[in-house]
Amino acid sequence: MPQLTIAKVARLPEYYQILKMLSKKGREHVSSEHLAEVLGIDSSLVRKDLAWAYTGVQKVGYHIPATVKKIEEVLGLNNTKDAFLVGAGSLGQALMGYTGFREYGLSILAAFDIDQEKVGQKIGDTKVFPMSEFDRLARRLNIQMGIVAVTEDAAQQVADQMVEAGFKALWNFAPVFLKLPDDILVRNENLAGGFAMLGYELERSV
Amino acid sequence: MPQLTIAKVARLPEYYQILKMLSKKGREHVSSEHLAEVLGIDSSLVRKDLAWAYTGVQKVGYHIPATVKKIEEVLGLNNTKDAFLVGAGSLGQALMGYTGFREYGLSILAAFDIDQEKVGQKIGDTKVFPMSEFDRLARRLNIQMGIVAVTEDAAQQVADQMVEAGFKALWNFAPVFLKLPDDILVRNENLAGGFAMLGYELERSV
DNA sequence: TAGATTGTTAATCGATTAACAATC
DNA sequence: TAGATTGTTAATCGATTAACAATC
Repeated sequence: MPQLTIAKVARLPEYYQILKMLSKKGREHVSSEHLAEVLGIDSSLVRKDLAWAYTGVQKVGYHIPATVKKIEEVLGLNNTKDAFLVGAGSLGQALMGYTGFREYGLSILAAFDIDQEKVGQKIGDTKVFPMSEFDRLARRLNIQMGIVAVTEDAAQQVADQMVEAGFKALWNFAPVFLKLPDDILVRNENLAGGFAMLGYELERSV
Repeated sequence: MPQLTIAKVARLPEYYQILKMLSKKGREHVSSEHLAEVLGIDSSLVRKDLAWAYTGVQKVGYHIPATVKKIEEVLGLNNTKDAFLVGAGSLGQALMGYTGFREYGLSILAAFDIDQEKVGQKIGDTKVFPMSEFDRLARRLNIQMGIVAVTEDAAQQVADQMVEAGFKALWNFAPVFLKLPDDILVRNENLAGGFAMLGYELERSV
């Protein structure tokens, strides 16, 4: 009985991306060999990763629409998750304007900023509210996910406010390790650090 | 003889971030136990990760300034890496405006866009040039790193142009798997996918 | 000195790869 | 049918954890 492990789940968004792409091109099936090549991994690994879905057909490959659907189910990409974003600077605006989130079930319902000039602006479908409204709206809408897009100095305070308002998962773009209760999930998006890795590999490869 | 593995190197930027933070607070030393707690990993693992640096002192912990310096050396954070960015939309602008890259040795030397309205703008220290200038400038400055911050449709074409101009490493923010020669390094920043993982964990945890 | 903390060895765990029978 | 491709078992590999001697 094939099962999902953490390592597998982490690769599902990547398969999803490729499958959607192939789907757009009108492809109906894809082999583990092909997926493996695009991702630079072994085809056995692909088969193990996708075995739980039971969408593979011998001699033909994986049925793309069925596999897409299965991944959407297991990752919960259909039930839209509403999030609040704090910090409507350029990064916050980039996130608000990014249409790709919709495909992954994320909707940024509202943004917040202390800067009065930013309040009232609308980027994409998202409106910027004054920070003073944060707590009231978060509680009323029972929001669970928060996006921290403020500066380093403000991040911890914003995170505390989110926890206070009942948030359960935080997506942190500030270059800080937030101190939070153990039951709060955090994903740190350390862009600069990720870049540093690329630079490291570049130097090694020469 | 302690050595660096890929897994270790991937965690170095995280240690770096914490060490810099502690350094700012005036701390001189830190124990593996403390670092482990912040990162949510085992203290043995921290000791293994940092053993190659030989900056640990029994009974006292790791000497912060020395460890910071060692990490900077091995990740090449001192020798600044110049990069060109293509796509001066909100994401591109966010990256240009982000001051945190400097700390990791990344300098976005110039940005490029086909949109005439964006050309000439300056975000942070980075100026936006017309795409027609890309090839000439890239070759003249011998740029090796490119940041792809354009839309899905344009990404492959931009990547091809970068490879053509002699780029060796690409940081791709477009939700596409680029087809590139094997010797070109790519780092895909799949933000939406990363978010999906957080949503997955949130659902499991309830 | 006694206690704390490192570096390292050995044990465990989990993830990846290899191989192949099943089968469409 | 023959060939291609899956799902799965066994083998390998690498990373994490446990344990502890060394020592400041």
